[in-house]
Amino acid sequence: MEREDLDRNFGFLLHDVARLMRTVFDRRGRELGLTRSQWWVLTMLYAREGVTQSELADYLEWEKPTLGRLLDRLEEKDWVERRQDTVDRRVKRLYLTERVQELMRALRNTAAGVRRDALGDLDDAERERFVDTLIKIRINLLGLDDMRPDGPERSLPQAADD
Amino acid sequence: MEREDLDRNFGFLLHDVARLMRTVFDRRGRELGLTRSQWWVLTMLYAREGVTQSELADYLEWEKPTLGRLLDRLEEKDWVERRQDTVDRRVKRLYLTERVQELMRALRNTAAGVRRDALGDLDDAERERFVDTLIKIRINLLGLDDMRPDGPERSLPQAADD
DNA sequence: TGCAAACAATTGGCAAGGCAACTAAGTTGC
DNA sequence: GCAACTTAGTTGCCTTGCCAATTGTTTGCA
Repeated sequence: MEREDLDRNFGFLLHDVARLMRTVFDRRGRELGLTRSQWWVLTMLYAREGVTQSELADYLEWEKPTLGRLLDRLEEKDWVERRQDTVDRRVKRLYLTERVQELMRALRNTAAGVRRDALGDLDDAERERFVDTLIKIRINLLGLDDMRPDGPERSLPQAADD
Repeated sequence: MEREDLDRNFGFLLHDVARLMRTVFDRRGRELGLTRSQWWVLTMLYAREGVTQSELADYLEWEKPTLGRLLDRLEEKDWVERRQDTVDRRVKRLYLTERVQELMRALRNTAAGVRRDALGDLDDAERERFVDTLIKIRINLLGLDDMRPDGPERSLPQAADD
């Protein structure tokens, strides 16, 4: 019935392209021993050392268990350190270890390569338009009631610290 | 260093928007008891009843175990039936059960709602451009050497059967 | 002071998705 | 006719991601 709707299905395409990107990235980055999500956390942390887990989860718009378990693995590999906050003993603050720097340089190259290959022959204008649209869609989705199980308060910290 | 690159990071945005879509869809579709991926498989199957698991996995560009385990769950819920092929006993052919029809109607509504909300105020032209770009990127990614662990042969069946 | 509500993080359970290794069934070649 | 290769599907093990529930800890209010 809606055949063309299937081949141009926005939801499927988005889902699938994200999956393909992740797969390509993971395959190329495999020898470096970390995944796309792990690398993203390290990148965030790079500019925000000392944040708490909850702050980082909020900023990433991730669930706390998702971040927590990912941090378990990063800590296991000695790339990240959790330090108990001195005043609030519930809080754990996050720090990068020394040995993570070189890794991140390598990962940046891999990421740039994947991005380049994915975008391929697109010209700058198309790429910019695409990113603009992605940002709009992301904002639409974050604004939906579905995305806030409870209170209002949906202000991104806006990376004020660098 | 590349701060603006982070906020407009193509890979992250794609990944994140796909995740948000999935989350919204899953939350809204929860009472119907199936996920986005399950719904997509049912939709594919709708027009192609009788395909084998491998054919479907190829068409979706999924790994066979990914599809296999998803089918386990669909079969458990009695929405899909695996029938042994009569001539090649390795092969299992896939069929929808009766009770799945109404479900799919409901899911189509949910999907359309999520799509509508995600796209929000985008005009038709922007939406079309966005989908065009997604398709190009998908083709770029599928064309990478990384995506074919072995042989060449990357021809989509093109849904010749309906 | 003292207890309830809020909050930080963790744990358990599930689905999707990837890879590697395996079993079973066909196919090919000698 | 049997060994060797290929193919279809499954199983094991891993990470991401979600939700719900739990454990500590802090705070606010009576």
